[in-house]
Amino acid sequence: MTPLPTRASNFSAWYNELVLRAGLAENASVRGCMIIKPYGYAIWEKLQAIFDSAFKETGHVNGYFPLFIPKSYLSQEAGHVEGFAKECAVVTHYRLKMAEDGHGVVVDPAAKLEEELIVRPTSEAIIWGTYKNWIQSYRDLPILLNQWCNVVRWEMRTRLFLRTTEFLWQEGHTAHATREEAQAEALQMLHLYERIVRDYMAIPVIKGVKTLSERFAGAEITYTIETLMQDGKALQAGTAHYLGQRFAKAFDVTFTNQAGIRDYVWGTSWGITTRLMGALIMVHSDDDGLVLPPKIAPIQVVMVPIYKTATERTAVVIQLSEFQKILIAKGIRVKLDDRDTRKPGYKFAAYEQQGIPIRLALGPNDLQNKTVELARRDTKEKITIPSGYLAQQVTDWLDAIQSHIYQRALALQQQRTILADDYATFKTLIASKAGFVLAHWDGTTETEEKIKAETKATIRCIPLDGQEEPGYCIYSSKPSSRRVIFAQAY
RNA sequence: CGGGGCGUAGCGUAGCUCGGUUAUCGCGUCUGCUUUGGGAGCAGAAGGUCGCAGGUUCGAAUCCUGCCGCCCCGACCA
Repeated sequence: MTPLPTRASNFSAWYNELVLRAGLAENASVRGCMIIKPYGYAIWEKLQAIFDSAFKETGHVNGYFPLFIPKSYLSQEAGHVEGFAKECAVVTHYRLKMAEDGHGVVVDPAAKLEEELIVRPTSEAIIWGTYKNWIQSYRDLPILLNQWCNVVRWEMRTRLFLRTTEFLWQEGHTAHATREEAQAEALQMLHLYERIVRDYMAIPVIKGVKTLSERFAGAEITYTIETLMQDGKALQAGTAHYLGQRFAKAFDVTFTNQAGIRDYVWGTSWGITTRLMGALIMVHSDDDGLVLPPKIAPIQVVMVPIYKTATERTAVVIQLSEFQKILIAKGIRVKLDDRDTRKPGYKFAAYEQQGIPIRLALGPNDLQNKTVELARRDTKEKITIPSGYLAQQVTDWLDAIQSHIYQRALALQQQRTILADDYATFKTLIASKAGFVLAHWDGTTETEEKIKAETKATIRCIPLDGQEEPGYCIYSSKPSSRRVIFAQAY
C-alpha cells in the first residue's frame, strides 16, 4: 500500500482516496450514486442513533412517507418547485417487458403512468398534502414528526458523501398553532444540531441565517450551521427552516384556534444528511487517514497481537481476550484482530487509516513485564503502561481525544476566521481559501451575486451571535449594520 | 447541455503514431518456504470477449466507420 496523497499537495485527491481506503464508501455503477460500505454505515448509524434519541427527547416521533410524490403535489408551492424542478427524477412507467430481440428488457410503452411520479427531493409536498387531513383544530397541534429516509437530487457533479444523487438524511416536519411556536421550533432544532455536531462529532459550528439567495425555496427563514474544513472551504452541516404559513397555504392546511377562528398552520422543517460524514472526514483527518471522535467511532479500541510462534500467539490472544472483557465491561467498543494472515505493521497502518482512536498492542515482552502498549490516533503518542492501569488509561484517553480534536478544530476555525474591510483584502483572502471571511455587506442580492461571480465566495450566513457593528459594504460601500460570513463552499 | 480526455486482468497501466510470434509491467489474489514490536522476502501459479458492432487486410489492441460507457473543466446544488 502506498501512502495517501497529502492534504497540502492535493486536498480533494486526499479526500477521495481516504474515503475509499478507509472503507467508508465507493462509487456505484449508477452515476453519481454511492455504496456506503459497512464501516461507513456504522458511523452513520452512530450519528443516526444520537440524533434520533435527541429528537425523541424533544418530543418528536418518527414516521414514514412515500418515496414517490404525485407531480401535481409538487406544483403547488411555487418557490419550492422552482428550487427543485431542475433536479428531479421522474417515474413515467410501471412495467418492463422482454425486448423483441430477446436480449434484456425494455420499457413497456403500454404501461405509461397517467400521472407521473416524482422521486422525492424532499418531502414537504407529500407531508403537507397529508397534514391537511390530519389537522382540523388547535387540539391536533403541534405535530412533531421526523423521518429517516433517502432522497434524490439529480446533481451534475458528485463526490462521495459531499454531494451524491441519492443521499440519506433525516427530515423533520412540524406543524404549529402559532408563529412564535414554529419560530421557536426551528431555532430549537438548530441549537440541537449545533450541540450534537459539537459534542459528539467534535466539530465547531457557526449558527446563522441564510440570505435570500441561499435560502431553502419555500422557507421564510433558513437557519444553518456552517463548518470550516481543513482546506479553508465552508460546508453547511445542517439546516432548519421556519416555513411560516407557506406550505399550509399551498396545501390548504387550516385549523380552528382557541378563539374559534380559522387560520393557516405554521410549519418548520429541518435536516441533516450523509454529508455530515464528509464534514467529519475533512475536519479531523490527517495524511495517515481518518481520525474519528471516540463518541462516534464504531470501534474505539483495536487490539493487535504480536507474536512469533504459535505458542506465543495463543498466550497473547488469551490475554487480549481478558483485556477485551475488562474494556467491554466499561462500555468501551473493542475489536480484537487476531487474524494470522496479516502482519502487525499492516494492521497498524490499516487501523490508522480507519481512524480508530486507540490501538492496543500486546507481545511476548509485555506478557513477561505485565505491560501493554497503547497508541493514540490523534497525536500518534505511544506509551507502555502496566496492564492494571489499562481500563483507566483507555477511558482517560478516549475523553482526551474527544476534547483534543475538538479544541484543535476550534483553534483552526478561530484562526481562519478573518475580518476584511476592503474588497482588495477580501479578494486576496478568498483566493487563498483563508477560511471564514467576516465582512460588511449591503444586504442586496445583486451585490452578493457580483461578489460570487468575481470571487466564487458566497455568504455562508448572517451569524446569529454576531454583534451590531456599523460599517460599509466591501463591494458597494453602502452602509451595513453587521458583518456576514463569506467563504468558498462545498 | 457546451469544451477536453479516456476505455487493455479485481485495480493502476505499457503497447497504438509506423498492423506481424504466446499482449507489457506494477499492485492485489492463490500455493509453498522463510518471516512477524510499523504497510515482509524469495520461488512459483492463476487471472484477458484489448468497451461493443461492422469494415479494410494474408493478419487488427493498433487503421476506418458507427454506437455505448466513463472521467475532467464550466452552468446547478445539502
